[in-house]
Amino acid sequence: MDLRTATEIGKCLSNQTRMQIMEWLKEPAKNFPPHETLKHFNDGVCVTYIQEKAGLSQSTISTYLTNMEKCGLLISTRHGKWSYLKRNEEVIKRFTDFIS
Amino acid sequence: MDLRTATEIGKCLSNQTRMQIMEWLKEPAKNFPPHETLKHFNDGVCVTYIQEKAGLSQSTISTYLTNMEKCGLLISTRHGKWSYLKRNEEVIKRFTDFIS
DNA sequence: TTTACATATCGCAAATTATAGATATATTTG
DNA sequence: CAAATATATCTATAATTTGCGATATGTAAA
Repeated sequence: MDLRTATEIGKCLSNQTRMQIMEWLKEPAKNFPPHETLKHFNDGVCVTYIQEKAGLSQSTISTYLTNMEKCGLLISTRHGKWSYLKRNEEVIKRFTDFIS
Repeated sequence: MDLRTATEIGKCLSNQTRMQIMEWLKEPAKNFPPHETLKHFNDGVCVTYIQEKAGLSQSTISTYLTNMEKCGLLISTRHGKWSYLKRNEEVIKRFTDFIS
């Protein structure tokens, strides 16, 4: 991982809501209600659930999640009209290795 | 580590210069000239050397380093008129464990 | 093919952060 | 004690980020 990428990830982790989302996504089943259409959390959690739990506006959370995906922290998968977000453990590992 | 502390550390790592300082401090002898009075890097690197290498003003770097110490990322030790900064590996470990 | 729903993007005002110069404080040295 | 040096703090302005409402886009259902 290079300095620029690591700093972009640092920016995502410089806000309490975003840091909290990273924590919540460690245990989707514990932190979110079950998905009604998809019966699993294999691809993570849908944007709406994250937004409701965070308590910020839809546009704000959408922007957060988009940026977190752009820097590699999250992986986004679309199923129908829903987007699901999960942690990208490989990138997280590269980041923690970089700063350690 | 709690969410608030982790986010404070995230803020320190959200700026390229500060991230770079963390990297430089991994290998003081490789990245900085030897100290003329102190003959070692046991307590890290003096503020002046970090400031010169970063190329920002003395006040800016001093503020950076103070904040990095406050959130636990760095340990500051004074020897005479110089302050030396080194990485706080224990806190860094707690941070990487938190986000992993 | 409308309509409804889920998510993304745009544009803006408010809050926060970045950064520097001036100044203060601490420490050593003459 | 006075001067010199290293670092810290204060104040101010520029730049960035936050977070929202409005609007656009994508997708499925009626």
